[in-house]
Amino acid sequence: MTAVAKIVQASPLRPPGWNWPSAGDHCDICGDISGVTPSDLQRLADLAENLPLKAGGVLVSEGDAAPYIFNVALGSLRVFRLLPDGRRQITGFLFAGDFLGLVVGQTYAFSAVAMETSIVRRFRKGPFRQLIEQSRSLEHMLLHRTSHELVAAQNQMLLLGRKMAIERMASFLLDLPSHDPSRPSTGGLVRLPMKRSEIADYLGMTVETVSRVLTRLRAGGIIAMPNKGELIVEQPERLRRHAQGEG
Amino acid sequence: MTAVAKIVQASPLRPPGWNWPSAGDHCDICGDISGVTPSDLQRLADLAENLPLKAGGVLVSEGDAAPYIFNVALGSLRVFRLLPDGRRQITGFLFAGDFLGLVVGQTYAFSAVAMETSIVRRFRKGPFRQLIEQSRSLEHMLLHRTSHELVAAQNQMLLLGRKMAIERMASFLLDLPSHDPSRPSTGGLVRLPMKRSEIADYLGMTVETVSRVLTRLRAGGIIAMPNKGELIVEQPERLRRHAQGEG
DNA sequence: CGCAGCCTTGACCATTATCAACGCTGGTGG
DNA sequence: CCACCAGCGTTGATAATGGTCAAGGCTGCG
Repeated sequence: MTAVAKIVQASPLRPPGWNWPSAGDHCDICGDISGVTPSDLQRLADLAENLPLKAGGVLVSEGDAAPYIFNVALGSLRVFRLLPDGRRQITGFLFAGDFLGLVVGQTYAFSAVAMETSIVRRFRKGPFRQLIEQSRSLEHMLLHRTSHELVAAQNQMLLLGRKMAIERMASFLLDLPSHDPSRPSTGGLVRLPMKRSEIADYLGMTVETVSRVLTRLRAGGIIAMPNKGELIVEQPERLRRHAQGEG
Repeated sequence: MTAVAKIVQASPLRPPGWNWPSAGDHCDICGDISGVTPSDLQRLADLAENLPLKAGGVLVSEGDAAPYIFNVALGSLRVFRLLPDGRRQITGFLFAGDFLGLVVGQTYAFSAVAMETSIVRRFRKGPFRQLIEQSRSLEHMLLHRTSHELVAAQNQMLLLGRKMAIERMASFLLDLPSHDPSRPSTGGLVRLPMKRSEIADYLGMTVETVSRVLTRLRAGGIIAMPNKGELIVEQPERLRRHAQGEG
């Protein structure tokens, strides 16, 4: 067991089922060698510094100098950009295993804030870079992950540019579990660690519209909302049709 | 001079000023070694197969098997996704130097069509992958480019999710030249190889709105439209303010 | 010269934003 | 331990941005 895994196991909040990057799915470009080796994992772990964050805790702010690369160990964060007048677009939610700050540039082009109690591993770019130099598999993994993120981004552009409110919400509810490794997502249960305003700013809508759409979906028996922070997809097929604009 | 460069020089349509990936700007992650070596360039060139495309020529269709990776040598393409009912979101425009199809997956998640006479280099993934295995600098370059694309994607999410029509157009007109290497973009001149419907589908609007917004900008003396396919930014500062929602 | 595709403009309309009010809940302090 | 308050979520009424439908002009090509 690597030191990295130990860190996680030590956490009282999040026992099992954690997806470290080594979880290398098959990758077309990389072939099958994309799995990060245990020794790389070890070296990566040795480089890390752990940052605990409370809900609302700021990891980075747009415009900050960018000497770090981050990897979420536990919890969830929102990543967003702002317009001068305060309009906010959340460009993504980060869950355990996700990287942040890989992109080039002297300053971060975004802000990142914890949505719940979280732990983030921090790497100085210098040593991280050196490690990349030495490790073929690590760089593969990064390219792999960045590629996936790009596909997700294109998906989100389709959503923001062309989908109606209800279609956006449906797409969101279907996607969310696949990004959040903290629950096995059984029986259509979706964990919603974010508030309405965060969903709104992610989907390019207002809180009111988010609320109305959820009400409509609930009224239609497509979803149920047993309690705050959770939601159950009762009719996945109808939700899927909505997401594709066929509802 | 590499074989790749020769290919380009042979083209009557596009003599100089061409940005092959070796144009390695400084990269925070990669450090300074991100430049692709001449020998890598050579090997990449040897792998390439050239595809000429007419305006409207289809390079890939959403759902196609994805055995290739592409690199634009000349011209411009639109990359888009469709909803079942035909709604289209253009996720990006490609110009000389841009890569396509790097992302993982057995099938392409998008379509790509030439907007004007173009030449695209095609690589089989297998050999391309092998080359990546061997070349540190090449993989750096790919990670570098993908990272940049990701930043652009986040920018576009802000645009699609939170900007008004006029702000979208302003942002678009300011960005476009920086992606299109085919002209030095002197004196505010912007080349517009795409039609109104393509701009609309890129910005998440309708042709009518695109037209109206351009008319408004022209009426305000911010831009001029001397002839089809070209546009002049007369007041870059005001355009910039519009793009940031401060207009 | 004529037609097809593209662009522009106008009138009207719909989706969603805005403004407003109210209920719920969890945390804090009396 | 209870009461209050702030923040969050929901719902309703109204408004506005941008979409839809329609018509006409321009241009380039056969």
